[in-house]
Amino acid sequence: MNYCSISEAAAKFNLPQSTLRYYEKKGLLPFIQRDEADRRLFSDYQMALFEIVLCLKNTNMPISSIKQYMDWVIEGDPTVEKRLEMMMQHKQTVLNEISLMTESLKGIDFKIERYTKQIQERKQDEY
Amino acid sequence: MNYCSISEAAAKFNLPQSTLRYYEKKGLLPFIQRDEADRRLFSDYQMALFEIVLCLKNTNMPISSIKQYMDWVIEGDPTVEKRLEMMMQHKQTVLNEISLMTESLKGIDFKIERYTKQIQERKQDEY
DNA sequence: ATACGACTTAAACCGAGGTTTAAGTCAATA
DNA sequence: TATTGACTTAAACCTCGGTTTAAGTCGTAT
Repeated sequence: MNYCSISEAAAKFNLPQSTLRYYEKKGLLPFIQRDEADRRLFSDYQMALFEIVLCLKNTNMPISSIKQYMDWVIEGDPTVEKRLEMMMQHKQTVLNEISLMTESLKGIDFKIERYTKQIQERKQDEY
Repeated sequence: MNYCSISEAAAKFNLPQSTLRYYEKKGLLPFIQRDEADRRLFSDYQMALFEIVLCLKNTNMPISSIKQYMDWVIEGDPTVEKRLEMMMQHKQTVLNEISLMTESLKGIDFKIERYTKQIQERKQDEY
């Protein structure tokens, strides 16, 4: 299998090494192997697992919930239902978040329009 | 003019009173009047101003930037360009954030599909 | 042999965004 | 007149999500 060091993994995900160590400690990155000198070895499987961790992180799932999810991943088959429910619930949360942001953007667009007009009018007054 | 107390304002925005006090202290809610007993009076103008503060908050603008914006609002006309630029810049930030979330939702949908199939298959195996 | 660079750990530290507490003031009601 | 309830303040406290620090261990190149 293909392994990479913490510096390579950090580079790939564009995160500081300290963050990877922190995530491992918090239980978000299970099964990390070590070499004889106790250095972390990130396998392809790790990297794949980390993709989903990032999806959850990017959608603002709290670290404690991501850990819960990973714990269920580790437990395997018997937790598939729980994971499905969690993902569906989270999806809904994210959709709500997106729609709140989209809604709030309207207020911002309104300001953009107002300010743009104001500047336009000021320019006209110059003549 | 129409004024309301902190408890009414808090109820209207569905926020704890402590948060309103905190925002005022941070400079997000300027010009709050007081009555003879030093109690806050939120005018209609306050409430309107607060709408935009909420739009910014809902789109994750940091408090320090919202304060900057409000400072410019207070300064008035000479800062219209700065406010316009800030709003346009912020809009772009929000759009990027939304598209990152939307992109990440794909990873989550993928899991939902996988888990759903797995559960389906397990049910079939029961016969 | 030694010096350097990449790694390790535990623990301390940090900023953001509030929330909670403690002590006090006021107005209306019993 | 005493009590209650709504408000006030400053300061302490809290959680979250990391980041930084300090001290130590390797493996390799000089």
